[in-house]
Amino acid sequence: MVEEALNEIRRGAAEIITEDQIESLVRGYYEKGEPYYVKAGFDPTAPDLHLGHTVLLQKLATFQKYGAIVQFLIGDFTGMIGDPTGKSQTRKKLSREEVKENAKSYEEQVFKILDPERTVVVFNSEWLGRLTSYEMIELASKRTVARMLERDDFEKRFKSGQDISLYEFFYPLFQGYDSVVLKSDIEIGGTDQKFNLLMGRHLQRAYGVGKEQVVLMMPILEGLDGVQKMSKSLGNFIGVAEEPNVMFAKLMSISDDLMWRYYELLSSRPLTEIARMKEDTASGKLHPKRAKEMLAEEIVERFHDRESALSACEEFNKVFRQKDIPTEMPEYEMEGPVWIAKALVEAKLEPSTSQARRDLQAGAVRIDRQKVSDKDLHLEAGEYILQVGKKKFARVKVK
RNA sequence: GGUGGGAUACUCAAGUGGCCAACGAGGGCAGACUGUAAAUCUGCUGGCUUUCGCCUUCGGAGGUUCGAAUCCUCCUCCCACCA
Repeated sequence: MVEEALNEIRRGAAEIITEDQIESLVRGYYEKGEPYYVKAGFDPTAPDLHLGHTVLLQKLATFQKYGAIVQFLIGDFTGMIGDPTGKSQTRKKLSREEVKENAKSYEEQVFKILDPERTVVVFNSEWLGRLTSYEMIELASKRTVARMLERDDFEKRFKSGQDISLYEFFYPLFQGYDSVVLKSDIEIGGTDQKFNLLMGRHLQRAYGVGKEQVVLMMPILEGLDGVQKMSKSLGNFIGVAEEPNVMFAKLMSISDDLMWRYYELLSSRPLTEIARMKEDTASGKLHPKRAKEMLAEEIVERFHDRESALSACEEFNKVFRQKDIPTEMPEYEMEGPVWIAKALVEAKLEPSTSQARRDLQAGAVRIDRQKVSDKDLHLEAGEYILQVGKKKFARVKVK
């Protein structure tokens, strides 16, 4: 029983420090019914969850299955500082109301995966907002500048002459301090969080909490491009609240290599089954496209339902394989006669007439499936289906 | 506090008075090929009711000049060394 739990907990993890500790926590639960606490921090500014977040959430759900209480930490205080992992940009301050609203929207999305009965939602402004300057200095005294500069990100920026704000040093300190206050037994995060996660271990020791949290790191899920991490700002994400058809199409657009990565981190199929599928595609028994469809169906079903997953698959094949027109598309009305470039902008298919002009030149624009290259074309009254590239469609009524 | 270096489009990075809407690379978009893949090849990559034209852009504000990303002044920010 304990062995099975450990296997599931280990699945997909990039690194665990240390596994022995997890074993004794899980054992404690099975033998004495003692729960333990698993912490994970989330940014209050981005309540639109994407698949990258769900890698972590599913791991949390696994822990819940094996006795853990999840400390779902909303970093409303640290969020104001801004995580130095990215570019240093000042974040706008969120009001209490905004934070509350974002938290609510988190809960709606998160409890599709997590068990609400075994989850505590906490805000770190509760304790970080009350630190006195004396306490902050005490916190700062627990770590040296040299150790801070060990963080990969800081080191690179320091050496290459990029700026590092002094306050950025506080981010890992605060994140670690959260673990001191919450007395977490385990903290999970992405591999890019290693430094911050280990800080929790260090500070728990420095403050004499009586335990040192286990650190479990999940690999970062690559975005649709297969290279950079999935993130909203890079635009290479699949949101959990996205339409079934959109979600399906996005999943189908990933490369075959990336597909196996997604299988490992997102699918709930057993690892052995995935290995067999991989073999079958290599030997030609299973077409890679079919394997990808199965993945897309599973994911869409998780956030919507079986029926929309299947119809999304059908729609996808209709539009892209048979090059047919989607059953649904946005509709616009406009006054005629209207210049084609202008019409494309009004139908939100193009950001500017200059861009529209370029795409016309490139032969990317179609009206009723017919390629258009006349840049001066005007649409007279009637109904048209406008298309730019393979993915963007709109139905336009010209009066 | 002192001395020196730096800030260019989504990112990196050329450009040191007109040939600059600004070289090049990455990224992005589109076309061909496909399995809507990936890889590869090709084109495009500030905006404008229309483009052999006009407008806005090179940290910010002024100035010199027929003309400034380029020169001058002040300001803001960053980096290095010294203190």
